Amino acid sequence: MAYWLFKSEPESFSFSDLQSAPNQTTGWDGVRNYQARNLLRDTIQVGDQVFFYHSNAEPPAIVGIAKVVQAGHPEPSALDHTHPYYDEKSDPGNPTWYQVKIQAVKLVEPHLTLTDLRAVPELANMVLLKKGSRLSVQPVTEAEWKVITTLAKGSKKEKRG
DNA sequence: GCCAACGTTGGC
DNA sequence: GCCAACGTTGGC
Repeated sequence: MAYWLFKSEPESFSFSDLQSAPNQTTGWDGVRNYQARNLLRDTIQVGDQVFFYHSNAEPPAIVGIAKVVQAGHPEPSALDHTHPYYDEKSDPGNPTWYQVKIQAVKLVEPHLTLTDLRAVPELANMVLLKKGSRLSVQPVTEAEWKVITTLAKGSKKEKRG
């Protein structure tokens, strides 16, 4: 099992949008970057876990956890000429764009902001925190996953006490 | 709204 | 195949 971080602008699709979707599940469509596409198509597997990150948000933060419920398959939106994500250059017989399906697992409350994450020495090499990193589907190491989920539990405890 | 960093495009 | 120009991302 592997770990990932998916970025989304909350104005376009937020974690609460995922939670209110049928089965709390959605096809992760609209990815138009080849490096991210390759991960969606070739690498990400059912059962993998995903941090749901809000970019261009105030503040930018990890806001939830999701899991992969269907591995890579051709993205329907790219082949639907009525859809905003339609790509006329993609050949339906050999589609360019792929998606996976994810399902919400739980809210991360309070959110783990970018500032919170930068403050953690163990996360110094995280892809998200690298300067100029724009990849919208990115790998998370097991060590990073553990540190971050522990942070999430810790801050919950603090709030209670 | 600004702008640095990045990915893609297209002329040559 | 190089690289300048352009468009996009995304933090601030």
